[in-house]
Amino acid sequence: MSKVILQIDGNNFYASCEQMIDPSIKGKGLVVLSNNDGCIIARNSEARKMGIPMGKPYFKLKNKLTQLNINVRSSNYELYGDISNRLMQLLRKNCEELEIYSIDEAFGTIKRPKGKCLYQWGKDLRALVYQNIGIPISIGIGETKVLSKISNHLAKKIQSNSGIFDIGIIQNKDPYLNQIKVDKVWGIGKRMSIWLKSKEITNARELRDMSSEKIKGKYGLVGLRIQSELKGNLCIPIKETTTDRKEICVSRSFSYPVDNLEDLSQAIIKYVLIASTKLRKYNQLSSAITVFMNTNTHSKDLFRSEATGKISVPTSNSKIIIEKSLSLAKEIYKPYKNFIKAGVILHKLQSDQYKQNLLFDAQNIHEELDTQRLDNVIDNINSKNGIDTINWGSSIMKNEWRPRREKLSSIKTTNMENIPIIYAN
DNA sequence: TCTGGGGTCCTAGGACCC
DNA sequence: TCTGGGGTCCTAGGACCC
Repeated sequence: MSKVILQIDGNNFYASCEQMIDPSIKGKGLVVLSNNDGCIIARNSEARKMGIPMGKPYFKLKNKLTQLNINVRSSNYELYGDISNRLMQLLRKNCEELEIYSIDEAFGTIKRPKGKCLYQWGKDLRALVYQNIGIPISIGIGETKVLSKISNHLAKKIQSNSGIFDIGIIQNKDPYLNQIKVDKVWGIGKRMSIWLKSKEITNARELRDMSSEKIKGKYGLVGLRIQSELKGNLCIPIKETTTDRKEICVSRSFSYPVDNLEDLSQAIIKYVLIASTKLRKYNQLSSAITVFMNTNTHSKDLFRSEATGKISVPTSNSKIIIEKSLSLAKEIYKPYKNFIKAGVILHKLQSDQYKQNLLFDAQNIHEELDTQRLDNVIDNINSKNGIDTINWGSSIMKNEWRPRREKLSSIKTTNMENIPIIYAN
């Protein structure tokens, strides 16, 4: 028995979630838009076949989508998050270890009985997920994360694989690695692939076989690790714990440019509240915050401004973080600029189990206990009744520039009001 | 008119220490 | 006049990921 790495992801995840709650759109073209209805970030296979590209601005394709009768949805992260949780729970039951890598993707491990292909095992898991969650998945199996990613790619690419591929059982991987373009290898991005191509390395096999010295000289450990994983040596371990995140970032584009500090401050407060709620959910504290704002990034006179401030005692308290962030916002704000985006980042996160207070600061501790209670009450009410049931008065966003979500589906899995009604005769 | 958002890891370089 | 060198910690920025 040897350990193998699995890489499992939901096919066209956001589009599949939308189709699952609204079966009437099945078989027809569908795209899902990013926040603010900006870009196309997911599409089903029908839309792909009709030539709709990923990542392109919605406004440029709006007419084409109408002509082709393709359904459009604003992104509904509450829905996708809920489906994701169900998926991960089911996967956890069926793997030995599980690392949740993103909303629609996980790495897992299982043991391989000596010499046995795991295709059938994958097929059974895929059927189980479809039956219980209603979402199609793909499964790649290999010796390392990089190889299991390639395996998943092949699972999707070769129709007859039906969404499952086990490259780990194959002795001579060359014919498969030859098919994988170098920029499709996990960890090789735009910059690295340009350099690799200049060295005449165009596919995964050539990357595996190139001089290690060369790649180390240019990209150090990072490059070396990718190459070693391609050779079958496990270098990037499975990380099961996911709660100890290192930073939390919340940012949004506005639907209209904002040029005054008052509106910007309201947005910042809103973002801090989202971020600090997350912080408390993960039982973490932060001791540094960055506030940033920028004008249109596609314009020649882009203006971007940011500042970071420290918080003397690590905290998860909304009020303290709001106060700090507002003073930072005031510092970096410039009049006569049309800001289209702002955000906050909480850094230096630590577990709240090891909290240290300043010495001789009893007054402060009492005040903080009070505000902590307030945070907890707000969190509880909002988690039961939906985000924004109760919130800080100053965070109410003016409707004019609140991000657009014009094509939002309902949240049929998490909100009682949206539960579908079925009439029986 | 309209172009997303949230993360991680690594490295180089500065500050500081002995 | 001479002006080391190694270690650690922190930060900003690059590159990449979904």
